[in-house]
Amino acid sequence: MKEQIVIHWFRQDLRVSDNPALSAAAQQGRVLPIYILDDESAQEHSIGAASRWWLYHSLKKLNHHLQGKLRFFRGNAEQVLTKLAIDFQVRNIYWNRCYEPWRVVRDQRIEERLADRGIRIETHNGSLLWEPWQLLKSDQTPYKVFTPFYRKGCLSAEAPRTPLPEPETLQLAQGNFSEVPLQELGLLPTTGWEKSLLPHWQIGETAAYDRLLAFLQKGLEDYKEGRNFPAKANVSRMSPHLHFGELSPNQAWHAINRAGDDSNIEHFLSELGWREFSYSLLYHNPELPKTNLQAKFDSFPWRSDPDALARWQQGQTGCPIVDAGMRELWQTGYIHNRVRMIVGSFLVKNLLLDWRDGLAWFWDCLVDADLANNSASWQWIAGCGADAAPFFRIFNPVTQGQKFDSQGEYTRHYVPELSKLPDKYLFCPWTTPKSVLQESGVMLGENYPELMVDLKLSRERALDAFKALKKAPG
DNA sequence: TTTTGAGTTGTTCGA
DNA sequence: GTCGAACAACTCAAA
Repeated sequence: MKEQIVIHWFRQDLRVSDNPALSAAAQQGRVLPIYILDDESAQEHSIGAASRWWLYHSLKKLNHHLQGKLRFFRGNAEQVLTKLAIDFQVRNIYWNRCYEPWRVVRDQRIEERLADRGIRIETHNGSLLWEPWQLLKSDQTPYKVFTPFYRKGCLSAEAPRTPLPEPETLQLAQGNFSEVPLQELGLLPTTGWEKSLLPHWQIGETAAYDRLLAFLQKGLEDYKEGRNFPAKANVSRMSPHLHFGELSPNQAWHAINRAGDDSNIEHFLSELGWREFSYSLLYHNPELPKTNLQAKFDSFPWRSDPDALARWQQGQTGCPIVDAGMRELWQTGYIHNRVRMIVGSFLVKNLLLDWRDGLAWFWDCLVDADLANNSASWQWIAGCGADAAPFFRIFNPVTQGQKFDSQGEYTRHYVPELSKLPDKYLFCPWTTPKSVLQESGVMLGENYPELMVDLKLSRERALDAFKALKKAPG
């Protein structure tokens, strides 16, 4: 019986420990570990450029961990699996469940088609602490507000599964499976842009666990406060690891939980709760990446202004903290959480551009681009989402900079042309006296842009647009 | 069915 | 400089 080949299909679970489907497969027979790059099924949600770069390195590490026996395929997953199953008389296929709507549809279909051929599919939960269909209100409908979702839904449900060890005996299948080499999946960009990402990240399962340990030692102690300051090292930076499943949320949850019971720990656990909430929203609202959760926003008068969008994307808005964030994104594939809110608020409220434009740019540039988190968060900042920020809550990027980057370390790092400006003026060069600008070597409109939109007026414009919305029928 | 209390992350203004 | 209130009502969750 041990001689039979079973397939473990790696997807968003690029790790060997705490991998429930892989552990189950290992008990069943010789495991053929595969990865399929299925852009055909993903269509408009196919993986963005920065994430592809991450994926390449993550797969490389995983393959190494599996003694080079991970097999790569490209194309329609149903066809790949069907062919493999026939060619090698595979009777059992294992995978950990995914929750993006296009994957749910695809996987369901694969399951049915393969069942018709007598092939057994076994799926496990390797990506979420709780299944989205289990966390329902007493009337059996999904939550729309975070706090009750987390308190009544998550915390009063069964505790998350404790992490599994690596499978004790993992026999890997050998043979010619007509796969393509990793290099030929076309994951790496050809422009050299990715070179700036490299120094900021350690990729793969081992690195992910190291990151968790480093956060436990250095970040957690002052997490609740420190997480707001982009120059501090209090955020976990685990998001890309969690997205690709190099680390499971269970491993994070239990490691953090073991660290004690203070408010920093509670706060971090609730952030994992937000991840669950985003997945629940996406699972129960498959249109979340495209459609306003609050239908009244469907008539919102977003502006169309490609030049303004380009300036935001390039970090050339003339608003220092915004430009710092957008350049951090471009250079590192990541933005600190608070700065994500600042740049998001600026795009949606000050520039009055569609949140979907922001979402698309983030999707391409973030190494942690995640359909659930990205969609839910953009809808939140735009005010059209679940439990969203009230419309009058518009971030003032000057105040935010002064408050959360008061020494200017973060902003000066990413906007070096302003590095000599005194703290007092760093976040508002447009109000800086000419003499100070001159001493600091700043020439507005020449080596740093003029502010592209008046903050006060654009704030009022946004408030008016939101007010008008309420009066609109429907 | 009705009622009640509550709701991630802010800003501005005036005392 | 600091502090509290106003901002605007609405939807959600649960009793």
